[in-house]
Parts: sequence; structure tokens; C-alpha cells
Amino acid sequence: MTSETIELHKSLPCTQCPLRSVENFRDFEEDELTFVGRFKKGDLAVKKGATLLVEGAHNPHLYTVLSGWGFRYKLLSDGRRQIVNYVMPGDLVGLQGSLTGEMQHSVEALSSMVLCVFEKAELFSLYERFPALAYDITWMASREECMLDENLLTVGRRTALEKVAYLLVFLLDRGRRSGMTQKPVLSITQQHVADTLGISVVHTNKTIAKLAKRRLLEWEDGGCRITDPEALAELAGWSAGKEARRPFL
Amino acid sequence: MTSETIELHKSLPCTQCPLRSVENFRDFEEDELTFVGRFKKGDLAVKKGATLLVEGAHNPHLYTVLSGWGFRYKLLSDGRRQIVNYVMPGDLVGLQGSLTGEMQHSVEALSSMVLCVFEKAELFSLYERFPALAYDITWMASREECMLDENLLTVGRRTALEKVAYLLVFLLDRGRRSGMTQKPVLSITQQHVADTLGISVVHTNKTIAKLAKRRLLEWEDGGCRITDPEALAELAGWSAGKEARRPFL
DNA sequence: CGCAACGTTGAATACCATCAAATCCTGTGG
DNA sequence: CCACAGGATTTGATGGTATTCAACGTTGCG
Repeated sequence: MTSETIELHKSLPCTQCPLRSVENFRDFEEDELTFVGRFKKGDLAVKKGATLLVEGAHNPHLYTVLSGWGFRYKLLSDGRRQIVNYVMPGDLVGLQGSLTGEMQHSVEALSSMVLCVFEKAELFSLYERFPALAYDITWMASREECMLDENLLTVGRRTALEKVAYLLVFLLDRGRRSGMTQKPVLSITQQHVADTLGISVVHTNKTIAKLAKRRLLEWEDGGCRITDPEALAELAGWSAGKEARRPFL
Repeated sequence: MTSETIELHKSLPCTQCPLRSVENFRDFEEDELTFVGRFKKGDLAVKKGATLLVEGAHNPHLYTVLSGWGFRYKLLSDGRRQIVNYVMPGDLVGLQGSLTGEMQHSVEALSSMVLCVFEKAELFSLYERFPALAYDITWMASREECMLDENLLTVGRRTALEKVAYLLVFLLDRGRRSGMTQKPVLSITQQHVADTLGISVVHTNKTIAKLAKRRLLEWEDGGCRITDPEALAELAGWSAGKEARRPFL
């Protein structure tokens, strides 16, 4: 936990959870909602650039993203960084650490974020009392696995042009489904793109320039406006899954 | 399911499960074992090279590997292949498809394998009746996530030499912990290594030659003998996790 | 034997990383 | 207001890494 984080004492009750109004998310049963309400310990606000979780740490909490976004990453000893995935509203953060004990990756905020705080120690009682919610958690872990598989395919076997195309439509799709943004704009740095795709910043920049010349996107001060998501998806050889209403905690 | 698979009618009862005698795996409670015994539908034997699960398929089953090993992979439309992870004794196969509905990757046997067959449809009843087992399943999903994160770091940011070093010690470590083999030998093809690490076979071959020249390994007909695992781990900048006795189903 | 799969090697080429430097922008302090 | 610093983006030059193509040796197998 860094100094940029701010604990909010007035936490929003689950009945007024902002995620419940997002089209893409599921409903709760009455009793589930009251249980989750007790499971929730408060809200946490973090500023852009803050490090939420650090590799190697033992954090007693587990989070659900309520707003904003960030990224999960790992470092090599000499500083090489690999961004492993992104977290957006509705996503669980810190589940891996809750189960394995020690965080195996770090998480940093790409924008200001608000997180719903749970107590790791109470996770098992959720499994005991609400198997349907437990099943949902496993579902979310499985969804994460799918994304990681696809990211591996991208980093390992797609060309630089395909990589960038894939990443952008992937993020845009997720951003929309999570209710984070409807505009086709991603506030992201070319360094982040590079560290996600396993290529250098310079080469990332040149690859982006090629896509811009083809009018598939425009890069504007610290962000990317995607003008032709279909063409990017086509180029990447990727099609968005159906993914109907999905669970969250 | 391909023609190379053979259904065994005489399935081993869970009380005699070969995995139970492996040091690294946990024990079951009496009632858990009887439940899992009813959950189990039989054994499945597959030959080396057989495709267990196909991307896009809807398989009604879920498996635990009892012996042998294989790999999970994804394909691009033009045939480029990315091996995403390996499956070894004690690992669940097909969990993702059980939850998401459709398999998002394929699985192929690297050796002859025997699998314990479960019914997807009964998975939720396990969540209802044995929260501890449900928790264990989530733990396994989380462990998979950790491995994928590390693999992404490898493919994205490690050099070719580090990549090969990492993969070999990673596989050797897992092979030993799962009780699959005690010998420092991996029966694997250089094509598999290449498709795991996102590099070409030719370059893989030259990289392996460098490691062999340093006497860290020897490549012998269709397999790899690791002669200096510590040096490889050092080179890869990787240290094996502790991972005490772990669950399985 | 003929064939296929795997491993090995060399040469030419394409791709990407590294280095260096310029531009643009924002925020800060004088 | 300007000067300045820092971050992000852009561009060009250069060298290294990895890919591709091709040829060849080995082994195992129908």
C-alpha cells in the first residue's frame, strides 16, 4: 500500500453498487446481496500511477474494481517489465494472493480507481454459505485464464502489427463491456503497449504509426482513439466472444 | 475425442488413486473421498499424439491427469501455434470449458496418458456439498494463472537463452513435484520448445546448442537431459516456489 | 527400400532493439 | 511572462537477433 492510496470511510452500500446498473453484469439474489454487504469492508480510492499491490507482499485484502482501470505486471531483476493483463470494473484483484498466500505480480492504477475492499480471511465462509458465489469466483478465475491464453498467443505468435491491433480491440471491447467507457478512446501510454506486447517502445511507436497511416486509429496526447475497430480485429484475427451477462462480487 | 482414445471400463477406485501416494499431493477426508468416488465416471487412456480436447468443442467431461503429460495450445488461422501451458499428473483438464461453455484451447498428449473422467454437469453439486473441494478447485485455477503470468513474462521479456533455460527447469520442476518422473529428462521436441517460447525451431535449435556447449544440458534422441538445473535456473532468473502439499481432485 | 519426423547447419534476409537526438506538451518556479 | 525540467512521442542510423530457405544426416517404421 503506497502513500497515494486513500481509505474512504463512507463506503457505498452494495445495494447502491455502481456495477449493478451496468448492462453487462448479473443480478444478485436478495440473500447474496446482504451477505456480500457484510463481506465488504469499505471502499478504497487510489490515484493514477499508484501501486495497489506489490509482488511478494501479503495483503489481507481482496478487491473488486468499482471504477477506473489498472494493469497487472511482473518484473525481472534487471527491470524488464511484462504487463500480464489489465483490470477493469467488475474484475477481482488479489484473488491469486488470497489463495496462494503471496502475490506473484504487482498492480498499478492507469487512472484514478475506486475499489471495493473484502477480507481475504472471510473468503472461505463465502464458499461455505454461498456455493453459487463460489462458483462465480471460479468462473472469473477461468475467464482470466482465457484472457491470459490469448495474450500468450499474441505475444508469442502474432506479428508486431497484429499485436498492437489485437491489444487495442481487446482493451476497447473490455472497456465497453465493463461499462468503463463508451468512447473508442484508451488513455494509455506507448510504453504500456510495448510492455504488454513484449516489444520495444520505439518499435511500438513505428507500428502504431503504420496503423495510423492506414486510418485504423489516431494517437492523441497520451491516448489512442480507435477509428476502425472492425479492421483492427480483422487484422489481429480476433473476434470478441459473446459473453452474456457475467458475474462479479 | 479422436480415434486414438480408448475408454477403460474397469476404472480404478479413488481409494487406490495413484496420485494419493505421491508425496506432493494432499490427503482427502473420508467423506470427500466417497463423494469424489461417485463424481468419477471412469478412466480414459489416450495415446501419445492424440488430441484430447479441441478448441471450440463442447465436451461434457472434466478430467484429472493420472499419468503421462500433454500440452494446451491455441492456433491462429494460418497455422501458427502457441503452446500455452503443459498438463501433468494431478492437474485438472477442461475446467475452463466446464465454466465458460466452449473450450478456448486444445490439448494434446505428449506421452500416453490416463485421465480420471468427471461429469461437468455435476460440478456445481460439488460446490454445494463440499466447499473445501470447491475452494481447492479455485486454488488450482489460481495456480494456473500464476504459471501463465510467468510464461508471459518469459515469452515477452526474456531472451532466447533465458527462455529455453526457464522452460526446461520449469518443466523439470513440475515433472518432479507431480511424481511423473525423478530423472532429469524431458521427452519433448524442439518444435514444442519453439512453440512454447514464441521463437522459430531453427533458432531454438541454435539456442539449445549454446546451452549444450556450456554443459547445462544434453539433447538426446527426442528428449532433453538436464545436467545442471541450478545453472539453468540462475540463467533464467527463476527460483522454484515452495508449494507444499497441494490439492487435486 | 522409401518415407517421414526430427535434428543440425549455413547463408541471406527481415525484423526488431538499441542508441541518439529532436519535438511537443505540461507543470513548476522565478 | 519566460525558463526549465520531465515525460511522451517521433525519427533516423546502426547493429544484433531471429526468421526463412535450403540442404543434409540420422533414425525409426511400414
